[in-house]
This record gives sequence, structure tokens and C-alpha cells, in this order.
Amino acid sequence: MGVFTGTHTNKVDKKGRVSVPKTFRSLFDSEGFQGVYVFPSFRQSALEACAESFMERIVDSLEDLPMFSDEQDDLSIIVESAQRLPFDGEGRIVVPEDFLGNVGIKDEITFVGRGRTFQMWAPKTYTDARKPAFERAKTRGLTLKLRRPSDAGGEG
Amino acid sequence: MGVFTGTHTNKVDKKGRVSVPKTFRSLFDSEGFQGVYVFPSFRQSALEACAESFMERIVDSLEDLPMFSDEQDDLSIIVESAQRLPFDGEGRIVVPEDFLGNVGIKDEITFVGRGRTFQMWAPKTYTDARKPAFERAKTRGLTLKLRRPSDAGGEG
DNA sequence: ACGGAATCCATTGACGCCCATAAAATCCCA
DNA sequence: TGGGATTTTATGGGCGTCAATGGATTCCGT
Repeated sequence: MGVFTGTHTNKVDKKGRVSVPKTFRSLFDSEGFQGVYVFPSFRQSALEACAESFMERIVDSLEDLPMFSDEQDDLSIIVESAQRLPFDGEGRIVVPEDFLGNVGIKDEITFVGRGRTFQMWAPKTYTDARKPAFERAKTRGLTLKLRRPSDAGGEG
Repeated sequence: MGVFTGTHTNKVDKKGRVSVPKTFRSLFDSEGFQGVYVFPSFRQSALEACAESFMERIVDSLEDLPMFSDEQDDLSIIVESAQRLPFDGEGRIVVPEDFLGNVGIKDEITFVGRGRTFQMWAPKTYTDARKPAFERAKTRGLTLKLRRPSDAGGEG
């Protein structure tokens, strides 16, 4: 399905609609559901978004945990809070008011590509959060062990 | 069949009817029985609900436990207490009085998507329970090991 | 006939769908 | 290679449809 990359800032109109960047949207061509699943991040002041196939992957992964277990209950928060937002004819979505309020989004949204998912931030919140994160990566000398290319796309 | 996600709060009218959110209801299109199976949760102050196909999955899973074992006896409560509630022409169900009373539901119900199942809560009970759960996820740094995408979680 | 339940109908407010415009990236040809 | 033409994307607004809700009417068993 390709990957979400880069950052793009778009406007939120009076009706709460915002265009999903075309570069993101075109990755949904191969999806059954034309739209996104959105839920609040519990790590950052941002909203997480993904396609239906990825959300089903989360659900399947949750089912690998025992039904009625504490762990499953806690992690179910993701699914419980995830809203299904279809694209309109112009590729826009309407993000629920309370979601926007929680992360300080008002009239502009910054879309941040994250591979199989993407995030939505208040522009200023994002730029403020990104600088120190970049510095940390630099000073800590972060490294990444790459998976062998033959492994058909997936997580570890 | 797709997944139940998000939370939606609807009203209970004088006759005890409540609309099942359209986003949930449409997942039943591929089901034989147009309605839900509801049973009290024994972990939370909430009602559990699922489609007929999932109830059959529960029954099958119970059969994987030793027949006449305590475990099977205890978990059979689910099947014993499960009520079959058909949709009316407008997609509403009538939840039995005692079910509602047990979980403190009065004139409003919050539907909570949980993937292959969903729950029904009293709105205030749910928000009260969810806040600490979200905090726990944040502070404890919960992580989820994703299943590899190739694993068929097939659509129908 | 009566109470309860299921089906049908009516209202309204939100949301999906459509078109119209503006901005921007791309193309094309001199 | 540059500038104008064309396609594509982003944005804004109007209108019709449908989901949610409330009530009425019919159907059923007792």
C-alpha cells in the first residue's frame, strides 16, 4: 500500500472539514474503505490515523491476547476511541470536535507521515515538539537495525 | 466483517428502545441474524454485545475447554445470560430492564466499539472508567506487538 | 378486551453529495 | 529554458438525504 511520509499543513473550514493531502489519500486506492480511522495518541499531543486494514491488524493483534484479560482491556482503548471518518467527494474528513480540542487544533492541521500510519497535530505544537526530538536523535546517536530486504513488508 | 470502533451515545426512549449506531449496524449486513447478542460483562459495569457469528465463536471456544470442568461451567454464564435482540425497522433494539439496571443505564447509552464486539455503558460510568485507563496506558507505556500483516484477517 | 410488543409513519437536524472557485503544480511548445 | 496553458488539488458553500428520535397504529397471545 505504500507509506505515509512528510508533513503537510491544511486548513479546517467552518464545518470542521479538512482535506487529507493527496499524497496520503492516494495510498487508500487499494483499500476497501475510503477513509481513515482516527484516535488520540497516548504518547503525544496528537491524533493517530490509519487505514481500515491497519485497524483490523490492531484488532487481530488484540485478539492474540486473552479475552477478558487486563492487558486486552487496557489496550482496547485504541479501538474504543478510534473514529471511522470517511472521505467526502473531495477527499476531506470531519474530525470530531473533542478530538481537535484535546490536541489544540483550531483552524489548521499538520499531517505527519509515519509509515503505515500518520498523525495530525496543531502546527505550532508539532514544530515545538519536533525540535527537541531531532536534537535527542542527534545527540543520542540513534541507530536502526534494518530488516533484510527479502522479508515481505511487515512489522517485527 | 469489519470492526466496531469508537464511542457513540444515543438515547433510550420511554419504551426502552435505543438506536444502534449506523456504523455498527452496517457491519451486520453480512450476518444471517439482523440483531445482536447481549450479555452482562463480568469484568466491568457494562453490557457486552456481538453478532451471531461471534457468539458461535464463543460457543466453539467453550467447547475447547474440558467438558464438565469448572472453567467451562463458569464461562458458560456468557451463553446462559446472552439475550438475542433483533433490530426493529429503524435499527433499534430493546435491552431488558434488568440488564440496564445492573449497569446503571437510564435514559442514555454509550456504545463502545471493541473490534469484533462492542459494549454498552451508562455514559458517566464509561467516562469515569476510561480516564484512568487512558492515564494508565500513558504512564505505563503500554505497547502492542502487532501481528504480521500477511496473516489473513480476511474480509468478506 | 387488554397489555405488551412489533410494525409503520412523521419530524428534524446533522451529514453526505454536488458544484463552483481559488491556488498550485505540471505540461507543452516555442 | 521560460512563460503561458492545462490539469490537479485545496477550499468554500448550498442543498438533499438519511440517521436518530418520538409517537401512533396494528398485531398477538392470554
